[in-house]
Formats: sequence, C-alpha cells, structure tokens
Amino acid sequence: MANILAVDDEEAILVMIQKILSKDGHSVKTISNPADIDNIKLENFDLILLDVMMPGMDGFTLCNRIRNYVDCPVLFLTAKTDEDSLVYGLGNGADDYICKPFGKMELLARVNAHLRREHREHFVRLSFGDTEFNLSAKQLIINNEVVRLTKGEYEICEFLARNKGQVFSKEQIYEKVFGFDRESNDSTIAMHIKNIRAKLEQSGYSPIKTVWGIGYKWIER
Amino acid sequence: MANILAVDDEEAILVMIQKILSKDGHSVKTISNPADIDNIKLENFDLILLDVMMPGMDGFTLCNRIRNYVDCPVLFLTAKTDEDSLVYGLGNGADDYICKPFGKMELLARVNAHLRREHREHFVRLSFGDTEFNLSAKQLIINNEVVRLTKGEYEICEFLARNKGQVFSKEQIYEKVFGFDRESNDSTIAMHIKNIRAKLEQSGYSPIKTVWGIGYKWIER
DNA sequence: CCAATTCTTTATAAAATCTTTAAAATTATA
DNA sequence: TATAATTTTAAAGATTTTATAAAGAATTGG
Repeated sequence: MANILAVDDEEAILVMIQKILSKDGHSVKTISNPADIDNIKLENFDLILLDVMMPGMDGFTLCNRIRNYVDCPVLFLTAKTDEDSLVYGLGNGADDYICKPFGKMELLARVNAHLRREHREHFVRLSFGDTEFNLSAKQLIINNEVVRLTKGEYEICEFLARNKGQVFSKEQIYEKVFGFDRESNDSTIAMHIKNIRAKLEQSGYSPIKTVWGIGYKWIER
Repeated sequence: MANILAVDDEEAILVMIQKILSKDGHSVKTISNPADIDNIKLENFDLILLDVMMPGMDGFTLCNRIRNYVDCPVLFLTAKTDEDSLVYGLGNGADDYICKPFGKMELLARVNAHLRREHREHFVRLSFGDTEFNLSAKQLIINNEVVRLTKGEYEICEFLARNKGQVFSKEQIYEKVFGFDRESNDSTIAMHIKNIRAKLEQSGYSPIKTVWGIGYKWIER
C-alpha cells in the first residue's frame, strides 16, 4: 500500500514496526544505524518513522536535515515524553510525535491517518446527503457516481441546489445561470430541465419539481 | 494567521484554547453547543478542534459527517485516553487525537504542525501509479520512459497534475503556467494540449480530459 | 548569426451544446 | 366539461466550442 521507512537503533522495535505495518499491507524498510540513511533514496518513501534518541545522531537534527528534500510525513517515535521535546520535535519538521511505549494499534492508526491525509483531495464541495457538487471538477455526483451533465445543465443544477426550496421562474434561472437576459429563453430552460430530469432519473433522483405557473425548485429531501 | 474552529461543551477549555491560539496570531471561533455547528460555514476554517464527548452529539459521528464537505485538518481533543477510542477516532476522518489534559504548548505545537503541513508544497515528488514527474529535471516519466515534452508542455502537465481533478479554463492555464495574461491565448493552449495528447498517447495515456465549455482537467486514470 | 526548436496565429473541420419550433400532454379554472 | 394557459416533449437548426493542420513569429543554443 505504502512505502514506509523506519529508523531506530533498537532492533526489537524495528521488528515490531515491520510486523504491524506489513501485516496491514505496507512495504517497510528498516534501518538500525542512522548513518545508513545517507545511502538511501528518501524520495521513494511515502512516510518515515524516526526514533529521536539514537547513538551518534539525534532524530531532531536528522529530521530537520532531511526536510530539505523530503515532502512526506515524518513521525517521531520516542521515549522522550516531556512536552518540551514534543514541541521541539513538531517545530522541527515532524508531523507527529508518538511516545514510547506506544500501542500497536495506535501506531498503525496514526500511520494510516497520515497516509490517508496525504491523498486527501482538496476540492471545493457542496453536498447534502448522497448528492454532491464538486465545484472544482464541475461535477454532480450522486451516490458516488458522476452524472454526465453539460455545462448549462450543471450550472442550472448547481444554482437550484444552492437555493434549494426556493422557486425560480425560467426567466430568472436563465438570467442567473447564463448571466444575461434574452428574448425567448423560457423554452430553452424547459428544454434543459427536461434533459436534466432524464439524466437524474437514471440515478433514481427527481429533485427538480415544477411549481405550476411560477417555475421550478430543487426540493430538499 | 489561520481560521480555527473549536467545539467543546466546557467553556473553560474553550477559553483556554482561544487564549493560546489567538496569542499565536490565529483567529479562533468557539462553539459550546455542538448543534450550532450546522449554522456555520465550515469551509471557511483552516483547522477544526473537536471535543469527543459532548452532550447530545459525539465528536466521532460529527467528524465523520463533516468530512463529507470539509478537507481541512480535524483534531480531536478528548478525555477518552484509551487506545481503542484513539484508533476509532483516527479511523473516522480525524487527523490527530490529543488527550486531555493536554499541555498548552502541545496543543499549539500540534495545531501549527498541521497547519504547516497543509501548506507544505510537494517540491520533491509528484507521482501516481507509473506516471512520475521529476520536478527538478522537469521531466515527465511514464513507465520509466521519459516523455519528450517542450518546456511549455511540461509546465502545463505539471500544473494540471498538481491540481488533478480540477477544471481550468484555457485562460487560467495560460496565466498559471506562463505567469501573465494575454489577448488571445486560448488557441495557444488548445494547441499545446493537442501536442501533449499526441505525445502521451504514444505511451498509452490520455490523462487530459476536455470539460466542454469550461476547460481541461487531469484525470488519474 | 544561423539553425533548430518552440510558441503563436490563422483558418478550417468536427463535435457538442444550445435554441427554436411546433405539437402533445397536463393543469387550472370558468 | 370545455377552454385557456402552461408545461412537456421531440426533432431539427443554429451557435458555440474544441480539435486539427499548416504556416509564420519568436526564442534558444551553438
């Protein structure tokens, strides 16, 4: 799942880390001599676990040094449980500070949380229930499935959904969505509404309701 | 510096959080009634602190719910110090789990570490699957083979790939990649896209998708 | 300064979307 | 119930946007 590097001078701990993480599907490389870290391509790792107190090199300095060419999460594993050390560690480029003795499940949970975060997409969203507008991708997603809408169709949906419950005339919709008014736009909107409905119907949704004589509205469910 | 939301039913803790964080330059909003969270635009926050045990709503559920439309770091503050709760919390979308009573400096250090990370640019590595950008050599490598792109072509690819999933208009792409705006740049970008596609096609890749009427986006297969 | 590469423009073809038209269906109301 | 108003629907036409090709301008490296 992920490439993880663990650096610690205690073999027993490395064995434990190796066991826990590889059981969860990760590929783990261990180093017991911190000096060896210079012979390794750190760029290839998705996450690094670092002991703080190691003979010949302290983890803080090491972390600070490798931060120049490493973007991935770096987590300290340490017996130094005082607050000052923690603050110092986090202030020197680390992303987490796990105190020994730590629970096996805690280690795994923290590692996975950091990995998950690394892959978290930063999209601007607008969502209610199982309906989601991905404003960055300009996509309407229903039940984790993308509904293939044209630009105009999408814009109409987003506009109505943003103001769900409110009724808008065809004219208003046209003006709000396309930005200007026009001679005969009612039939255009009617057309779009029809097409949108047909597409959403396939996902089992009918969110656009006709308010007779007035217009349309997106109903909240 | 950052907009932070803190949710806790204990006023004393909120006051403390407020004090610590605002002293460090952050803008802090506090909520003592978790139900109020529905009346707040969560998108505006850079980081959220959440108590786990609150009357009427538990933080785990809340976190899981808001994760649908919130990308920012969410940190639990909790008196539940057992490992199971920690694992459960981190497994439900949280990014950290801070046990009460926590040190003031620890809170600040963790908050800042998360914020710093959020702004950490990936300057070393950008890759997915067998597609890799060598950012220092300015090369796109697919299946261990270098794709011969011109500088402009490469920059467009890197920009789109960095923001994969997001749609950008031709104008936006031009501005972001070449740094300035221009009278007629649409056809230039269209041209580059065409050439990029032709080159990537030879490696069997078609990562750039046209979003009709809006622009282009990089899709991760 | 020249040659090669890259970027930009122009023109045309192709594709997708939007708009119009008109008829059918539905709803409101007299 | 009949009539008028409104919405729905289908299909064709118009428009807009993108893709492609080729040629000209600018830039770069030797």
